[in-house]
Amino acid sequence: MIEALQTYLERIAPMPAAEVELLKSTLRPRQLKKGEFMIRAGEISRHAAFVVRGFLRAYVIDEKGKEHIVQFAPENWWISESPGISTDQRAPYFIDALEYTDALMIDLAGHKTLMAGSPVYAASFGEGTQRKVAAKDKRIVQSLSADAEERYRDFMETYPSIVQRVPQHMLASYLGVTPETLSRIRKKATQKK
Amino acid sequence: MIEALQTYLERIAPMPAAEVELLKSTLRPRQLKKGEFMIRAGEISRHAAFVVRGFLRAYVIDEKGKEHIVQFAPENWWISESPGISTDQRAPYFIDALEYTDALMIDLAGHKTLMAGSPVYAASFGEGTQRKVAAKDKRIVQSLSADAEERYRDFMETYPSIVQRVPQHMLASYLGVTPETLSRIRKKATQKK
DNA sequence: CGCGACGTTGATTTGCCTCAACGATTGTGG
DNA sequence: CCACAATCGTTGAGGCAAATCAACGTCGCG
Repeated sequence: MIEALQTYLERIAPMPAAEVELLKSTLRPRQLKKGEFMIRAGEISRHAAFVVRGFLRAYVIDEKGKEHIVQFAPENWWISESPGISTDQRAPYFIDALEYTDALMIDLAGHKTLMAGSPVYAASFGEGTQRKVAAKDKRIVQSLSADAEERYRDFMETYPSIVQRVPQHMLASYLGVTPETLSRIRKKATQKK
Repeated sequence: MIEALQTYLERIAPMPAAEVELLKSTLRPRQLKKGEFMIRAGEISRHAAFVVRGFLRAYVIDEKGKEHIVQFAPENWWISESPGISTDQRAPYFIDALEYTDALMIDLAGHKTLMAGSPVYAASFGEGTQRKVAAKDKRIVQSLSADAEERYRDFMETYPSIVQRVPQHMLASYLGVTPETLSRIRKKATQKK
């Protein structure tokens, strides 16, 4: 299990044995069945998870009761209950499994331990955060400038593998359109081809 | 000049004199007149700026030629040409001054120096990044779930001081509506009162 | 002073939502 | 193992929020 994370981290730099040991002692494996929750919004806890196998998603429910998917997390992605592991107390997101999933869990204390004790982890975290911010900026600009069809096409190009694995209505939720609209967009797209 | 940044950083922890010295040697003051550009999208460089006095904004221009404001930066805010100071080469954003501005500039090398040599800077940067991610997530969810009026009201509540200082059409650009729509929303709002 | 930038208001269009109905697929219990 | 329910995607009709297009007043600045 840990090996998958180690491989991921070593895209930055090789990890000395001591760091790998620290990693092992800090992360806790967890399995989730399809549909099972990792965390519910409002629960007090502070975890992040690295997906070794399977597929997780994070979403919020707004005041109108509507679901909005914030992030998908297939293999080799980190996902967390809040934007980054930070100091707040309550999880703003729901996270559940779309498929059977093997994940590695880390809590706030563990995160701090690794930030202090594992340079490779710290570097990877920093880089990952930068990438995350860039992706979010892109999504913001797109939600302002692009119509539904353009957003769909861009998602297809950027994350083709995710499109395959996700039910269409969840993709619609991520893109910010209704399932009906996405269905019509896809119809149009196939006709053109 | 530096004092403003020092005060900002010391919200985390007091800075030893050596760290303050490092700060001084790394940051370069710069003045921008109203309307002047700090950076244009596409230029090769990698800077961030801390606004001591004045007001900056970052924006993109999409394929349709439309402007979208990504961030406003009044006093005591950091702003950068790309999401975080990272490793890419080209600035995706335009940054210019809405008012006469005193800023402190830092480049990628300086950032790395401080990350390594100033624990307080590093801690502040990490915390700031977390906050930034949280704010962006909120903006994403809002663009998906709230209509124009709700987004306007929320902005008013969250950043009342910014509303005062920004031309209305720029606020519209940030919120993702046309100036006409924002004008109508404001009219309605004043009538209700 | 005169021009351009900015905000306002009106008329029209449009992209997307809502509501509704219906097949196909999945899975669940009798 | 079949029957029925639930979930999911599709299609159609109608409505609404916001964009577009257009015209006009006002203010500030060169």
